[in-house]
Formats: sequence, structure tokens, C-alpha cells
Amino acid sequence: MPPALPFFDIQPQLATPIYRQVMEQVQRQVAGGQLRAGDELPSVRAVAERHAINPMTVSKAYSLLEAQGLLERRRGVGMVVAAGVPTAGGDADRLALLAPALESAAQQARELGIPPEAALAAFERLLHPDPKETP
Amino acid sequence: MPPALPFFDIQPQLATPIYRQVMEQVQRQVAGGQLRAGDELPSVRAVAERHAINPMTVSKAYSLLEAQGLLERRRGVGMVVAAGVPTAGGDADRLALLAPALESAAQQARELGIPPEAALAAFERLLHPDPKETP
Amino acid sequence: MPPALPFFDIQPQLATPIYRQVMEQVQRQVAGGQLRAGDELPSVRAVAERHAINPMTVSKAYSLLEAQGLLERRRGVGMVVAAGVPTAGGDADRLALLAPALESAAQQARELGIPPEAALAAFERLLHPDPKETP
Amino acid sequence: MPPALPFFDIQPQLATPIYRQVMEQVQRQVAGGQLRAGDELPSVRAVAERHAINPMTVSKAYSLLEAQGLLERRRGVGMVVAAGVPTAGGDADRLALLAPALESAAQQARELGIPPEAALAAFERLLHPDPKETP
DNA sequence: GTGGTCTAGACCACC
DNA sequence: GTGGTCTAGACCACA
Repeated sequence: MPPALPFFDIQPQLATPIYRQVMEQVQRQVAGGQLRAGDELPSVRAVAERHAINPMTVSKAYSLLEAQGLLERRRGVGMVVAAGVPTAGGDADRLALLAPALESAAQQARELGIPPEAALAAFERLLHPDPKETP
Repeated sequence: MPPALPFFDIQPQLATPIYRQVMEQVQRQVAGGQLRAGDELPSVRAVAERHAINPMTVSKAYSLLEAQGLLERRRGVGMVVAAGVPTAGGDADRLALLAPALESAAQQARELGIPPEAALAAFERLLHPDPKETP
Repeated sequence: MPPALPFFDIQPQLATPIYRQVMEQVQRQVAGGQLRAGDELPSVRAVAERHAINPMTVSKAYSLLEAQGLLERRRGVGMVVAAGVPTAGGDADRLALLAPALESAAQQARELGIPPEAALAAFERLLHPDPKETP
Repeated sequence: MPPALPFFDIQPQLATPIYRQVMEQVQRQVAGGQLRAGDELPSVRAVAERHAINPMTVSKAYSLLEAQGLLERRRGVGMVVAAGVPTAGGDADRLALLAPALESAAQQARELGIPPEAALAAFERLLHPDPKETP
């Protein structure tokens, strides 16, 4: 039982379509180990109501993840993380998933003429967001 | 004379539309100082042929940049970086342009369960890509 | 240029959802060689109008086939059979695609107590449907 | 006494709903003569345990067959094949029940470009599955 | 012209 | 309760 699933972090104003935001977050949470084989996902309707979006949008995300083999449909129960999925990807796998975002950021830094040290410092600040949130 | 413009780095398979890839790269190169007021841009036709994309796509990007005041149309010459454009943004400005990419990468790293040090190390490797390119 | 694409054979009254009927027919026509790498598919709107179904239904089929790697989206052009797809599957591949249908029919024949010869004869009649259509 | 009922052949991963798989198999075994008027069916609970499915699913199938007049509920005994049911349909009736499956297979063979002889041969192989199972 | 996304709502099917 | 399918229609983005 996943205790208090944080649902998802949906931002409709982004260029990335909502259904893709859902897909990518599930993919990363599976790769990161927050979601493991057999874990249930929040129901289509629950997610839709929570974020005030259309159930079909959520359903689309889930269906595509099912087609990818990441989720399984349990009739009358809902969607669960597929059995064959490794509990957590190796470090290399996870870094591979992060690579595109880092490459894009690095290219932008270069185009902006920002020195590597400055870019690194800014990134480090974002990685340790708010120390006082863990009392 | 812009010394051997590297044209652009166009990837049609990305979700980001091609005309936006062009726009963003010009914007960043101007902000970063690689492109300065008066510099010529490669012709629409040249860019289109080089990357096997539709000339209308390049033209659309240039036109939107012109509407933004970043480029100017010089009769018989082509597009040049507009006169009023500051030679290079301040450090804060440039970091602000980089911030969204870094935030996105940081969020992904967190969701993937990648420790900050590993993410930083990977980023650093990408920021110093190939030492022998600077002879 | 595929000369006079026969579109698809859609039967809304079947239990099989329409989007699956489309998917399966494309898959089989690719495996059978009627559709080859680079061939264009009829546009979403054309198919929808032709069969009086909703464009989204067709779009869903195409999108899933794209996710499978069988189709590619050409921006502003439409969907084409993906480049990496083999011109026609080997005989074994094609028979493998046919197997489930044959197995199901064989099981039903057994359950119905129909002797193999009778089932075979009935099948043969259906495989040579209408000799006078080739004048 | 039905001699060692083979229960059913249930495949939850198929698109066909489980209760329909049960219904169709009973219908065909009655049409084929394997099940005759008065024969007992395995209990709901037994079927459910045997195939690890929900008892309500089996019950639904039985109830629908009862509504069709194919089965009868005998107090304290369970479901039996109804009295009025003909011992076995005529050959034409049974072939009519098989026809849809054969038509579907024939269409698929055509779309796959499989020559009739090859399809027939494959079908024949499946109809004579395992000679040594009849000792 | 092309496909993509999202909505609102209906109805179905399964468990 | 669960997800699936389809519709009608709007609006966007790309080439």
C-alpha cells in the first residue's frame, strides 16, 4: 500500500501536454523506486477530480503506459505497476533518464555564455531546495 | 562578420517545434553575446537546405524574432541582429534565462531518486564537453 | 504512391473497438507487404469522413501505432509507415500473426464437435471467396 | 454424470471478458453434444477457485445462460443443462456457429498475404493437436 | 492542408 | 467501485 500517494504535480500552463506530464512522472517514480511492481495507482477519476482535469486525459496517460508495459490493468480494480518492472533501475539507468534534461541545460548555458562554475552553482542551489522543511 | 556561424542545432524528432528551436537559439546567442547588434544571420534558404526543413519554418522563426525587435530585415542583405539590442545581458539576466531548464532537471533528479552529488557530477561532465576543441 | 488505398474495413457492430480494427488492419497490411516503409496513410479526417466515425477514434489508432514504432508522424504531412519497418515479414512472422485466430477457430470446432474435415472444408470455401471477381 | 469435466479454458489476459468466455464454452459444448440435458455443471465456487477469478463473474455467466434457457437451477444441487435443450444441434447449426471465427481468420489471412494453401495447412495442424492424448 | 490536445458528457463493461 | 469507448466540438500548432 503506497501511503498517501502524492498524486502528481500537474501544471496546465506548461507547453508539455498534461497526459505527458503524468506519464513522465510515473516513469520517473518507477525508475526511482517510489513506485514498485504491484503498487496501485490513484484511480483515473480521483486524479481527474484532484487536478480538475478531464478523466480522458488521465486515462490516455495510463493507457499509453500500459502499452509501454509499465502498468497493468486489473479488471475491476484499477491500474497497478506491472509485474515485470524492476524494483528500481540501476544508477546508470536513472542517470540515462536524466541526461536529456542535463544536456539541454548545458547547451543553453553555453549559448548564453554562462561560465560552467556559475551554472553549476545555480544547479546546486536548486538541488538542495529548502533545508528547513525537514524539522 | 560572424566567423563561421554554426547555424543551429535542429532536432526534428523533439517535441519542441522546429521554429521554436531556432528562435530560442538565436535569443540565447544574443543574450550570451555570441551574436551582437549588426551581425548577419544565415539566410532562410541556407538554413532550410542545411537542415532539410521547410523554408517557411525558418521564415516564421525570423519573422517572430523581428516582431520581438530582436532582428531587423535589411533589404538585399537579409536579417541582422537589431541595432537597439544590448550587447549582452547582465549575469542575472542570463541566469534567469537558464533557470527553467535547471529547475526542470532538478525536479527530475529528485523524482528519479538521484542524489544531488551524482546529478551535479553528471552536469559538470556535460559542461566541459571536449577539452581538445579549444586549441 | 499507394494506388487507391482501400482505406479500412470498419464494422462498428463488432465487439472489437473501432480503433483496434484500424490498428490490426494496418499491422497486417504492413506484415503482408501491402503497405511498405514510407507509404502514406489516409489522413485522419479522410478516414473519419469515409466511415462516419469520429476523427479522434482514428487518431487514437494512429497514435498507438506510432508508439509501437510502426508509423511515423511527418509534421504537416501526415502519417507514413516507419522507415525501420521490414518491407514484408517472413512467412513465419505472418503465420505467427494468423495463429491466434486459427487456434481460436480450432478450439471452437472441437467444442462444437465438428469433425476436422468439415471445418477444413468450410475454411477452404471462405479462402477462395469469389472466383469471378478476377475476370 | 459428466466424466471429469475439463472445467473451462479461461484466459484473463484476452480482450473477451471472462464471463463471456465461460458462456461461449458452455454454449458450444451443448451444441456439440459434450453436455447433454441433465448434466451437472461445476459449482460457481469450484470454477472460481480453479481459475482464480471472482465468483461473481462465474455466477453472472451461469445466470445469463439460465435466462437464455440453456441451464436450470436445481435446488441443493447446482446448475444443470436444461431439460428442453436438444441433445446436439444439426451439422448446419454447428457450422453456422463456427462460421464467424472462420471468416475472421480468412480475412486476416488475406490481409497478411498468406496463400490459402499455407493457411489451410496451418489450420489442419491445429485441428489434429496431439495424437498421443487419445490412449 | 496535416495531426494534437482537451473538454463535457454519454454509455458500456467488468468485478 | 474500476477503466474503456465514442461522440461532438473547440482550439491550437505545424508545414
